[in-house]
Amino acid sequence: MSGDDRKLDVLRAIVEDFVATREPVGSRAIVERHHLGVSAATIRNDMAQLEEEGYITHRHTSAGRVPTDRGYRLFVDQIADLKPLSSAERRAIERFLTGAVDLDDMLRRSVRLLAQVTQQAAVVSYPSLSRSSVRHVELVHLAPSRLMIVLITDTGRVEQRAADVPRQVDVDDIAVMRTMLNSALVGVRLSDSTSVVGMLPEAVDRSLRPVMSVLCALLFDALIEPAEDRIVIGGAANLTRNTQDFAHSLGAVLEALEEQVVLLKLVDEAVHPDGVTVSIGEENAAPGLRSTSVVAIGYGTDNRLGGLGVVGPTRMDYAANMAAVLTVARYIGRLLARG
Amino acid sequence: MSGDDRKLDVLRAIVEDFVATREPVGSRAIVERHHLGVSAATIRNDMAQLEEEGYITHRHTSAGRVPTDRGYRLFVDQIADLKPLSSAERRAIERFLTGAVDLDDMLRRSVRLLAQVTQQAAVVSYPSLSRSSVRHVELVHLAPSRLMIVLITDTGRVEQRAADVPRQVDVDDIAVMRTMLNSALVGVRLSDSTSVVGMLPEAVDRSLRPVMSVLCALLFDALIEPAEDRIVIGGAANLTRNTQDFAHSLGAVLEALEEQVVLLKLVDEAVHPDGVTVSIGEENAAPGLRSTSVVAIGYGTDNRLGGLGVVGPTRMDYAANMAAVLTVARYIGRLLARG
DNA sequence: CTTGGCACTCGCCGAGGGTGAGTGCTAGTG
DNA sequence: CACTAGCACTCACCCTCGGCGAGTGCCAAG
Repeated sequence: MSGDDRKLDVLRAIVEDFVATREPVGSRAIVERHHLGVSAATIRNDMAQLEEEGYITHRHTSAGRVPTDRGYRLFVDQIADLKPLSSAERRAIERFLTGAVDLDDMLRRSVRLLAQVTQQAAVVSYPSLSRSSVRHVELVHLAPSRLMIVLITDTGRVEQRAADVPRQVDVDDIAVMRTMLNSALVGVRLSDSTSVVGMLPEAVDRSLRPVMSVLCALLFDALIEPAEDRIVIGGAANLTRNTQDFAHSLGAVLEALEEQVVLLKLVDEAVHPDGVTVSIGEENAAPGLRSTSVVAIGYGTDNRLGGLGVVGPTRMDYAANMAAVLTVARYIGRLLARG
Repeated sequence: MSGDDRKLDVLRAIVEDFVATREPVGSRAIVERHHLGVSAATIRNDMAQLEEEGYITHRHTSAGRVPTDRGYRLFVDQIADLKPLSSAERRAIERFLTGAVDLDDMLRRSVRLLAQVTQQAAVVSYPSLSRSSVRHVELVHLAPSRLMIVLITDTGRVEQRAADVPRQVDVDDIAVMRTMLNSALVGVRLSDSTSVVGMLPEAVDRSLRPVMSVLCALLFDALIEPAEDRIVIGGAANLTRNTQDFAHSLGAVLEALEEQVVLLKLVDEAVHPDGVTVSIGEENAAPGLRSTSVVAIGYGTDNRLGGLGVVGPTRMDYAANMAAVLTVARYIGRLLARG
């Protein structure tokens, strides 16, 4: 793009009108709806250049122009101010989120909220286990030789696993191990806990060692190693609103949204301190999402604890969605910090 | 229906062919694909009667017949044997479900499984809290005057709630209360625990009474009273496979599926000991589901612990879906019984 | 560099006609 | 009396065709 301001204006006009009306926009329409102070013919010349540079296309010789992924990209990169939410919206968010009774509830509420505000499908990932630290570890006696270990993090996640242990244990054994686990782990980041957990079996009475080994293996395999983080999705129904945008690939989009792995990767990519991330159309790694755009961001300390975002047609209101995503992420971060 | 066997055969043929081909079925097609031993004209007479009785319709004067909701109903009521799943399928189910590490995981796996086997959208509800009994209650110190209470049921559900308490508590206080809560509640059904919980504040030392009251309120409000049970859904993408069946109401269907309340009621209706429940089209209470059929069943003791089911077009393979739902419910029941 | 004018392209829309599947009816048959 | 064969009839579907109009690309002039 050779420094021509008006061409940028024209692109912006095309994107805005197309987003608003869903219809290809012609030179005449631009002259009428935006006062750029030039005639339709001039616009046409600019459009011809924009097309040559790959920012817009023609479906047919004689239909208006439509932005390409590349055009949206340029447009998004130009967005400076994220039209702030209305105060009514902010109040609604606050009211809705602070009513949550626990982490699960809060994340479910967030995802609904985000879906409703943006009118898109929304995704929220749980706070990453590896970046959380241990608040409490609990042992529960299920049967003479079967134990459940419950781990509670500072972000409010509660994870539990059960296993058979190689010998019967009594109440005292459990008390010993519980104390030990807690004194060793409370306050430790899960990502830093590998070595600590490894040492634990050494630290107990010989007779308890096999039992402790099983428990540590459980902790390790289930909670530390795999980083199998969870996500919540909502507002999938909103995708049908724009069904004509992704033609018949709606099925593919829904499948991608149900594929935890794909989504996790997606959200993870937004988990960095630099604010809102936008992936447009073909920029998305997941094949099912090639016809969509994803607006995502991390939340929590350094925006690194977890992520959230919305998925919608490339023809979306980027500025509004970016603002919504940002706002909700901030609220979640604040609520998590408060505990 | 005046006891005419062949008419039933004709209805069955129409349903089967329509389910298989998605196309209205004519008299000629029936003669060719099913050997009923009569001519097309005879079939036509039967069809005219079936139509008069409301079991099938005509879209246009000259297109084949299509079953009505009522026709499906009659057809379903005739189903005696639920074509059992192939042994490969049974093995797959077994393998897939027994790999689960905890309740959440098992239910998520179940729902995926059900969706995959039936090629429909699937729903599984968590084991009802009120029908579960307490396995363990745990108190966790979050801050000097903030506690978290964690409740673990015999079905593996883990629920936690946090609250500020009216005074600071120390480790000993917590130990006392923990012991008390456990001795009072372990083994008690949540639905029977109301009175027990109400008495608890009386039973502790005067100074702890206000604290205990808060905890009991938490237990009561959050866990006993509302029966706010959770559900998991999956395979929504399968709905797009049959998109032409519910025309443009796909959005409505998705919305209904996201509406926890609606779904819960739906699944709850199937929670009785009598086996598989089928709701066809207009029989469904939820408006969004009027164009779908729901095949559901309860699982667990007396089929009363929770429920699961599939949601799809009325044009579905009822026998197969009923079998799948039944089988998965049995596996879940067995796994839960085992702990 | 911009503008007005003009020829041209091509998708969309509605009308019209042919096709064929499937019906309903009626007269005939074991 | 139930079943069958034949036949006229009905419509949805498909294709074609012409008219329309939006929008373009180009050009010559300001």
